[in-house]
Amino acid sequence: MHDIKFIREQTDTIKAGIARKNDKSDIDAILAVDVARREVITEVEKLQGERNKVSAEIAKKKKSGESAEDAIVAMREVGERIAILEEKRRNLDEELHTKMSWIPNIPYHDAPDGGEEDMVEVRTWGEIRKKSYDIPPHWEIGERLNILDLPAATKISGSGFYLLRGLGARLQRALISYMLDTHSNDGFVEHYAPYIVNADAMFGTGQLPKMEDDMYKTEGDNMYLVPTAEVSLTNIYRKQILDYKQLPICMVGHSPCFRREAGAAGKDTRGMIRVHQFDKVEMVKIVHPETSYDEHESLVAQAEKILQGLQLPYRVCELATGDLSFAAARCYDIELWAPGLDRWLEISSVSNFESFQARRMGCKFRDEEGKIQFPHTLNGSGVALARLIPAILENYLNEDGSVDIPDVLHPYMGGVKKID
RNA sequence: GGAGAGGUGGCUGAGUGGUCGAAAGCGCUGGUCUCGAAAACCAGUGUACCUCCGGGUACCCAGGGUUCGAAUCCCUGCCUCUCCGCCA
Repeated sequence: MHDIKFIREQTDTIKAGIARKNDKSDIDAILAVDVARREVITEVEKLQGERNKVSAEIAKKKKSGESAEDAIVAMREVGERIAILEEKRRNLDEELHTKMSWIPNIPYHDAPDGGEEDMVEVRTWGEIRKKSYDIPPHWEIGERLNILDLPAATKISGSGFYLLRGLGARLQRALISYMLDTHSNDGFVEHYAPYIVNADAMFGTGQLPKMEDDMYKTEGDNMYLVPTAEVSLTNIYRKQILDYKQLPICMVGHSPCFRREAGAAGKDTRGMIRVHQFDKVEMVKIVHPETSYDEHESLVAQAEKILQGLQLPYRVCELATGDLSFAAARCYDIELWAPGLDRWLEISSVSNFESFQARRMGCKFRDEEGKIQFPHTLNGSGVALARLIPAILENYLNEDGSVDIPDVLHPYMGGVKKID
């Protein structure tokens, strides 16, 4: 959410910003509602002021036994006018809020322009190991080892679900523990938070209203299954005024992520790459605005640390403005090389939302001078399991069909070093 | 799920129709005192919006309603607590 004053005073900046995101919201329509709203407010408040004054006089007269009938009759009329104007004001407030809630965040000034294909590779890490033998896609590897059973998941739930068995399930659990341990050792406080949240929380981080169709909603009580732990973790601080001394707040949590993938029918239908339920370890930071871009860099580095530990080659890319999510100002994706699929897999997305989410949430902080400001929020996957496991299967596949377990996971696997 | 009680400022807690945005205490900030600190004393201490920058308006869980006037009365929702039932 943007500050209406910002839209009013820096209209050109907003218009240019949303254009870079390929958003077609009508800013002039918002400004028109804003003008009408303020006119009504000024008028209604003038009348309320009058009513307050006269009501005090009525009280005084009644106390001294005088008749106040004239004033009461007059105020009855004023009250009716106030009621009409308040109704008008409510409607304008709602209209403004609805319109504003659809305006995306605007991109970081230096973010590359363009769409999905215009992302900029920032750096790469590790060598893509050339193998002398053919590497099949992860589902073939997993099913041959009996650690991945996609038909079973389909039978239970439908397409777009995966089922891990034996050491496959153990591997996922080991990865979760390894990641949580790594991040919490680096100062991120581990959290367990609800997986089902209300509409206010979904609005706060910016999933609502735009992503409504992409989320699972519970019948009867208007709750949503989280598409990422970002929602629960960030919203912990909704409707709160923090002290600057509390910043930065660094959190980490593991959760399942539920996504309907409504707009992705027919895309990545095989394997674990695009599924309706996957697990993810997510990091969230709430920081002082002055430090947010430094914090952004360190958050990417934190996610990279996981992949370096696992000895998996990756690249870091900065997304172009048209590919940024609704709430993001700047975003780095980390992609793993999957030799079986012969493509890069997006495994982590690390974003700076600046004050966009904080404003929607009503999360503020009192700065060094006692002034109220909005903090900046950031988050990053650290990392997504349903793509990490395929990458491990494909990168660690041996010629005999077995899969080595990355060294750092051995303690978490009860000493198991290989799946065969 | 059944029965009851209750939601007031950072906290405790008064206030049951009229100068109440809200007593008092605690906490916090600044000052006096002190070599310094504590104590004591003095002062300050919510948020948001509108503004012809003088001010004004709203907010006592949320949303409606009654009234000239609502923290106070009525309705709905949410949340918390106690007891019972159920349950990992």
